[in-house]
Amino acid sequence: MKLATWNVNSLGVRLPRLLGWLARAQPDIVGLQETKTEDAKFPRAEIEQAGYRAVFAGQKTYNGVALLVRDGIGTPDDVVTALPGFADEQKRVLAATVAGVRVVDFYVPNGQAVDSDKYLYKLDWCRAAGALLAAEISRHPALAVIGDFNIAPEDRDVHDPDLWRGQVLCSDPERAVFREWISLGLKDSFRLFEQPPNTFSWWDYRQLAFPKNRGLRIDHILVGPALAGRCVACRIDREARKGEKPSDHAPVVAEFS
DNA sequence: ATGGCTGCTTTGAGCAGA
Repeated sequence: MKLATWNVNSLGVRLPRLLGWLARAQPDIVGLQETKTEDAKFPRAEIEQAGYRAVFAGQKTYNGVALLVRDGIGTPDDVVTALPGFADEQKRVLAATVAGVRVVDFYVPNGQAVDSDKYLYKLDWCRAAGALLAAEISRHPALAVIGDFNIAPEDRDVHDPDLWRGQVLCSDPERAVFREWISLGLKDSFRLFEQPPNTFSWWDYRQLAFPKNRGLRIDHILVGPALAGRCVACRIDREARKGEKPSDHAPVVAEFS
């Protein structure tokens, strides 16, 4: 089974690229973030034509998440589209059970800057998200938490750690959140394997950040105990960041036996 | 390669992303 996450930065703009990538990479389950598409305008027909069933929770302009499930894999069940007890207009959560795997797809708030209201919102959101994860893992050992976490967990996930130190995406409270989620019994699937140094999942559109590989690793696939033992690979598909009209994020793909 | 981001919005300057 292949499980993937990709912040597409607008499904409207990225749909052709997404369809091409699905055909090439053949993932079984894909979590998308930043679809920026309200549900009534979700391109369900195109996705189904490509051989995937979709569930989604979107809104106009910002945010929006979706789960794509390849035909024959299973039916998304027990769908959740919000954090319990956390009133929020922003569509950032989509959980579903597929083929015995509980998949939680997050678009964690960006936080903008550590002295901003958006950063406080990010930390509040993460507290509520952590409570959801604690409940989910107690019910589902085969839990996968995937998405754009907007957190670079360690200095080795940052092209220039000194430049980014204490900044949003790298600040100590954000990294503490990541460790708390790990401490629930999750593994960072990317770190289960030897990886090339300076492997990132996001590069700024500006200042030639991608060709210079000035990126961050902020997109993740965390796996519970029942999946960690079956995980045989995790990689970031850098190729998908190349060419015309790329997303600023690359997909992350984990494989399971 | 002497450049300098992209996508969205009550279409156009401003916001947001990270």
